[in-house]
Amino acid sequence: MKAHPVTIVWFRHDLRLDDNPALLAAAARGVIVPLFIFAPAEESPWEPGAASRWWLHHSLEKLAAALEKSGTPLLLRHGPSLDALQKIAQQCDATHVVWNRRYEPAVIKRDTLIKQTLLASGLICESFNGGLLFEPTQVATKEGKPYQVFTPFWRTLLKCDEPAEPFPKPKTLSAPAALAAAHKKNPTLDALGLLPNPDWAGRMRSIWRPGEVGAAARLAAFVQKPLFAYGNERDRPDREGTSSLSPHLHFGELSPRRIWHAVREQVGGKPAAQITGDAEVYLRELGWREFANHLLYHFPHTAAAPLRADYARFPWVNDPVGLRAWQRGRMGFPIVDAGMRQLWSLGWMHNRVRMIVASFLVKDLRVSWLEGARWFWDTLVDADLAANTLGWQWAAGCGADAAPYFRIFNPTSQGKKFDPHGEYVRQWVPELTKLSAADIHAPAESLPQTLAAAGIELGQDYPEPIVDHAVARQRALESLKCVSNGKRS
DNA sequence: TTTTGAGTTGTTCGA
DNA sequence: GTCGAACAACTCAAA
Repeated sequence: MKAHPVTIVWFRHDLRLDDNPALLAAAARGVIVPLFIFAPAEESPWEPGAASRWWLHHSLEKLAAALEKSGTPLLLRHGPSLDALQKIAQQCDATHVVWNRRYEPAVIKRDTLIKQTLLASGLICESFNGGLLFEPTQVATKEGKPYQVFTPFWRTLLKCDEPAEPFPKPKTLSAPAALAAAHKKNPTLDALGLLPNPDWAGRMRSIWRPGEVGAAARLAAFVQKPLFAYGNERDRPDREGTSSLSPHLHFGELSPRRIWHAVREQVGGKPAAQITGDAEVYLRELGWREFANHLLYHFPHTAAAPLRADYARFPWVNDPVGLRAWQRGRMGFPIVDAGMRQLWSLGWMHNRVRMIVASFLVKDLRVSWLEGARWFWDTLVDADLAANTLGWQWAAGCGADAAPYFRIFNPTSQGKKFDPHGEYVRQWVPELTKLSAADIHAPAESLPQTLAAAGIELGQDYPEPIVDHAVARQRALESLKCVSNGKRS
């Protein structure tokens, strides 16, 4: 090895300085060359969507500023990743390359190849776990197999040692002389073309604060108060009862270990297995994130195909008009339309409403879950392949749980139950503002004079329901019967 | 190997 | 209005 080690820190979905094992290892060894490579084609067919790219732009901006301040400016390059890594290694005379692992099938494949090639060329490569509480292989059944049901997965996870304590930020960072010259060759951030044109991100800017500082602030605010009412409030789309940490987690602006231990500390530092109530409900959500990654890792085909193979027989309907209306929030079911419009506007949708709109697309319209997954992928700032796949397959009933097939959400009763005053609907479907809480979730069932008084002509100001839910429900049950009948024959 | 208990998030119907 | 039962059958995980 050369006398002075120079380590390339390849940033990916770990856009932070705090609790960053790859960065810390590099800094401990000597000088570092921080690098981000934009190579969307390498993640095909799940290249980052429009909302994700918007987030990524701002997150990179923040990371670059933080690194600049530390005297180690961030290098920015276009893919292919291997070419960029080799070139930078040569220019900066690097001896090591480090990164924190990602677990999407296409990325694993790419990283494996890159690692082999770099090793063969004499570079030392090290990868770290910076994105999960445990590696996807660490939690396994007694037979050593992957879990396919959440609850036993979670019990086993809790029996493991606590996830490692988060690492601090490196105290100091220093760069090799060659970094300055390489940095001069950076394209501008704008040149990556991540920002939308025309600019539709106005509402997103108003509520999100991408970057490590924004993530830490959001976590601090969450564990201060909403955490202690999480169990019930998380189901209320009209309130701010969720953590809203998902986009920060996806881009690694915040580590799950940092969240885990912040929650534990907030309830007195007990072992996680002894935590009950609201904090436990929230920790379970981190457990679901782990489970989603566990599943995608062990069943990599599920991003595109159902985990339960018999569902390949489900008679999905090709309905571009219905799909389009769903995407635009014009279904005539207020809670569904509100959710879809919130998504379009903020790049985010409340979790309870995600389940409702997903059930509606998949069960009422019988449009394939993959169409829904693709739309979410493009529009969510927190679009995450593992979570998106799990969520959609769960909604479609073809995923990793044997939930009863007859679980079909009723959009009207869900609306009444979880948005009891209609405030969520009023916020996102302003044409219904004047309807009372009693009428707002089912305008088509309201009396003509009620609608008239609210200034609504159905079909004109607000759509007629696209389906009769009771009929659509029966149709879905029939179609689902095909799946199990087909199996028996 | 076989058996057994259990499985995120629901809806509808009828007493 | 409230409450419990029915809605099927299957797969998973562990004993």
